[in-house]
Amino acid sequence: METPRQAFEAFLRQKHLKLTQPRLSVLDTALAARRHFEPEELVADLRAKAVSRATVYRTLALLLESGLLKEVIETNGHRIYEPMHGLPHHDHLVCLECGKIIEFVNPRIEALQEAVCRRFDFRIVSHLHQIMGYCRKCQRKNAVAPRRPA
Amino acid sequence: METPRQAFEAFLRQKHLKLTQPRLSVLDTALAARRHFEPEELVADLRAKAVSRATVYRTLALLLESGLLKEVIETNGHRIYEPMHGLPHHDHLVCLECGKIIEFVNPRIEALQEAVCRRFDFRIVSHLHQIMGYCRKCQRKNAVAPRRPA
DNA sequence: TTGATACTGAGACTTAGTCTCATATTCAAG
DNA sequence: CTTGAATATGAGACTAAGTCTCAGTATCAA
Repeated sequence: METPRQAFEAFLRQKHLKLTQPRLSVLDTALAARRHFEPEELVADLRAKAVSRATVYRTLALLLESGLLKEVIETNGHRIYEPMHGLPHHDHLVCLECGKIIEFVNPRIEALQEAVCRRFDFRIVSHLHQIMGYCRKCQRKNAVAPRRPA
Repeated sequence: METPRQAFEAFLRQKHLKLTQPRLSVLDTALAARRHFEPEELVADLRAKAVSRATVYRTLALLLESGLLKEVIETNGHRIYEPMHGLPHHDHLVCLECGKIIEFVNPRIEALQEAVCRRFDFRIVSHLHQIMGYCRKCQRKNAVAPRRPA
């Protein structure tokens, strides 16, 4: 099976782009990163390897375009990405208090979604399905120590 | 039935906040706006009425909190809001080419979503469900004049 | 009417991201 | 190997969207 690195090489070659050291650093770091990350975290991680902010963002765009990475959440002006390798398609629950992200898979939702697109003659490229609320732990916390009244 | 203005007044009173002229201007403009808008459009519209950017954003937060407005889409770092009055809950298809927004209602998706939350013991507050792709018109346009090869 | 409380605009500040440009790397052809 | 045209790079200027501060102003309950 094709490794992410091989896939990236193929993608670059096919677009007549070059396989450079900074690009490889971004690839490695992005795929090794904790499962969900924001661009600026990547920028911070890569400063150690002397990769500039500009290059991180430029490479991020390539990884997105090549399908190795996916933007999965966007809240409050923050974009969150995750590597595509391995896991089946899924969506996310986002805890508004602790930021925890829970992944869930639901083929029936996907199927209904596709039916909607067919109905509108809409060619789907991607989708963002995120549910915001409070995870079990934070619900409990709030029950014990509710925000004190103004 | 309660008008948006009455709802807003009640909301403010209950929080010991004041009903001011700038706030009313923001309310009116936000509700009268084209169905979907970005904060900066509101800022521009309200400059004529001498309402500052800071006040627009501050009031936007209140309108969101009071439920009169809802954030419905977030793409590319742009937040899009819409007034809540009138329409039943719905989600959105967003055309990546022309920016067109199509609304769709699908109770079965909503039901499945709630089931997911129950399974994870997650207290849902809101959700963002947007499908990105190409609308009928833009698909046709691209078929006629495809992007020329590099 | 009044004064405590809350609100306001101006503009400084922040954060995330993009752009430019002079210099450095890559890689296909020789 | 070399080489050189094409592409990539880092530094840092720039932008856009939003937040914050603060001195002066408006609101509203008593």
